[in-house]
Amino acid sequence: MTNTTLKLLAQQLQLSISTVSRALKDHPDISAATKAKVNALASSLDYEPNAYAIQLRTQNSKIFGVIVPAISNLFYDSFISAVEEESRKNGYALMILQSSNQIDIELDNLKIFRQNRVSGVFACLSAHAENLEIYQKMTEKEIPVVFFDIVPKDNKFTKVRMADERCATLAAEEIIKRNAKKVVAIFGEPSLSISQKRRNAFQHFMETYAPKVQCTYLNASSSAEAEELFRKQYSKTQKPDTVFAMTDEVLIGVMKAVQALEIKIPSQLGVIGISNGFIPNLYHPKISYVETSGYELGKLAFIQMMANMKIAKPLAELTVEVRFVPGESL
Amino acid sequence: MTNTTLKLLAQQLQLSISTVSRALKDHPDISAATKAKVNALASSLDYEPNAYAIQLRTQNSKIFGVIVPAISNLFYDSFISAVEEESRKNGYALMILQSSNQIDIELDNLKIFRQNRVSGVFACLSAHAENLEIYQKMTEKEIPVVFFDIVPKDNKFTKVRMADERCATLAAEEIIKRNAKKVVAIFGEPSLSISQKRRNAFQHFMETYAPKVQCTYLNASSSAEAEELFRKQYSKTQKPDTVFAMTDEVLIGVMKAVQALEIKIPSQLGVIGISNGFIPNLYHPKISYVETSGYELGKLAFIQMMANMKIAKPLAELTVEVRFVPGESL
DNA sequence: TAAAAAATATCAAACGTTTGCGAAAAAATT
DNA sequence: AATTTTTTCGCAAACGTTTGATATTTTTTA
Repeated sequence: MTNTTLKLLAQQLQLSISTVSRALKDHPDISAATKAKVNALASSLDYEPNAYAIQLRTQNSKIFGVIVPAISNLFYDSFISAVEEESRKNGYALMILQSSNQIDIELDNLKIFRQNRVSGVFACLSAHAENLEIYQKMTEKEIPVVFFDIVPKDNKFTKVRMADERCATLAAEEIIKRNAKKVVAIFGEPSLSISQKRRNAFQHFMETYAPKVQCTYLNASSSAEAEELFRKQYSKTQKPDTVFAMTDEVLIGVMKAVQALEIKIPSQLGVIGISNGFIPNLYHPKISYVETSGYELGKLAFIQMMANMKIAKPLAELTVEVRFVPGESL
Repeated sequence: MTNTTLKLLAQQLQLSISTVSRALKDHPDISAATKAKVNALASSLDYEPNAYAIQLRTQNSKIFGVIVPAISNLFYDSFISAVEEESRKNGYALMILQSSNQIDIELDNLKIFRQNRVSGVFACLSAHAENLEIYQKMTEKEIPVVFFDIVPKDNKFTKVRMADERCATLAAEEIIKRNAKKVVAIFGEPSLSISQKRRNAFQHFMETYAPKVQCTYLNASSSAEAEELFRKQYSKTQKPDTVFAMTDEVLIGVMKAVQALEIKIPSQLGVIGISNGFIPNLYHPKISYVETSGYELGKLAFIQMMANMKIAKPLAELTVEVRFVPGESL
C-alpha cells in the first residue's frame, strides 16, 4: 500500500496541491471551508507529511545526531535521555549512533550524520580520537557540534562537561574534613584528559590544604584493575583509612575488594566516589559521592545546541555544577 | 557554506549530472578515466550524497525506528546496542525514541517514525498500552514492526522475547539441585504479565519436583520494597536458606539487606537471580543468575526484522534461549 | 454600477537524486 | 570504406513538498 501524498489529496478534492498544502498548515489565504474539507480527508487517509520531501525542500532536517562511545553506559544513557526529552519538546528527533570507542566507526557514523543532513551533532569523543578535522569540517558546513563529557582540548569547539576539577576538589574537601590520615585515590584511564584534570586538581588540593595526609595516587583503566590495585594497597601493613574512586568503574572494583576482604565501612575504611548516584546506592551502607548528573549535562548541551543554531558562534566551554551527596560511607 | 551536490560536481567537470551520479557508484557505462576524475573532485569537495533526496527518489529510508520505555535501562540499552550494531553493518541507521511509559508520547513518536518513512520499527510497548491499532496500521502500510520484551498478546504481530517461563524453571532447577530447604522467591510488579508468567512457572515447577521444599512467594514493585520484604523474612526464627530474585531491581533490594545484616553468601544464604549479568557481577561473591541477554534479543529482533522486510509475513513469536550462569552465591 | 480591494486558489520552479531511454563517439567487423 | 557493435555519456522525468508570483472570484467602496 502506498503512502498518502498531497497530490492524492488534491486529486480527490479537486484542488491544487498548493492549496492542500496551505490548508493543512492553516495558511490565512485558504478559506475555513476548504481547510475543513482538506483536514477531514487528510486524517481519514492517515496523511503524514513526508519528512524527506520537506527536508529536501526546506533544507532543514529537524534531526540531531548523537554519538557516544557506548549506549550501554550508566552515564551516557541519562545524558541521552535528557537530550531526547528536550529535542522532542522542540520538534526534533534523535539519531543515536555508538562509536564503540573505535575511530573508524566514529567516522562512519559521522558520515551517516552528514548524509542525513542532521541539524546538529552531540558528540562524545571516543577514547583515542585525535581526528578532529572532520568535526572542524562539520562546523564549517554549518552543522553545529556540541561536545560533551570527553571533549577536545582545542577551544574553537563548543563543549559542555562536568566541572571536573571541582568534582575532585569537592571530594578532597570532604576527605580532609573527616580527618583522613592515609588515603588511596584511584583515577581512571590515564590517557584521558578527564583523568588527568581530576587527578591534578585532587592532588594539588590535598597538597595545599592537607600536606600531612599520606596520599597514594593510582590509575586504573578497568574495574578489575582497580580491584587489584586496591587489594594490593590494603595488604600493606599500614592500611589506608580512606579510598577515593574517580569513576563508577573504579568504585565497582574497589567495592568488590571491600566485600571480599570483609572490610567494614565506614569504621575501617571511608569510601567516596564520583558518580551519577546509581552505583553508590547499590551498596549498604550507601557510598558518599560527588554527583555528576548526565541528565543535567544533557539539558545544558541542548541549550548550547540551540544557541549555536541561532547565534553566529557562541563558542564556549560550559560546565555543570556538582554537589556532594552524603551517604554513610565516610 | 553550502553542501556539495551532484550538480556542482557536474558543472565543474563539464559533465552531466547523470554521468557524475553513475561514476560515483561505479556504473559500468562510465569509463575509468571519468570515474577517476569524478571521484577525485568529489572527495576533495567532501561530497556526501543527500540522504533525503535519495530516499525521496528511491522510497527507501534505510532508517529503523526504535521505541523503548526508557533508554536509561540496563536491559534496553544492551538491546539497543545489539540492534545498532547489526543495523550499521547492514547500512541502516537508527532513530531511537523513548516513550517514558506514556501513551501520548508513544503515539507522538510513532508519528515521527511515519513522517520519516522508517523502514521498520522495533517496539517495546509502554506499560499500559492497549492502543495497538496504530501498529496495525503501520504493518498495513508495509512498515514492519517487531515487538520485543513487552509484547502484545495478539498473535498477528511479530515478536521476540525472553523465554520467561524457562528462566524461572531454570532457576528453580538450580535451587533444587542445591538442596534448599526454605526458599524465598521475590517477583516483580504483580500486574505485569511477565511477573505472572515467571511466578506461575516457578511455583509450578517447585511444587511438582520438590514438594517438600518450603517456599514463600512474594511480589515487590521496587528495590526498597524487596529489601523490606526480605528483611521481614529473614527476621523470622526459621530463616530462609535461599532467595530467588526475579529481576535486578529485586536483587538490588535483597543485596542491600544482605549487606546490612552481614549475611554470609553462600554459607548462610544462597542467592540466585534473573539478569543480564551486570548487577550480579557487582558483588562479591558473584551472584549466580539465569542470563537474559538484551544483546541476544537484539540480534534476534534484527533477524526477524530483515525476514519481515523480505518475505511476505513471517509472523511469529520467537524467544531467545536462556542459560544459567554460575557465580559463587549458590 | 463600475472600479478598487480583499479573499481565495492555482502555477510553476526548486530541493538533489536515480534511472530508462536515446544519442554520439569510438572501436570492431565486414 | 561502409556498416555494425560497443563504449561512453546526456536528456528528462519523477519522488513530495514549499512558496513567490499570478490568476480568479468575491466583496467592498464610491
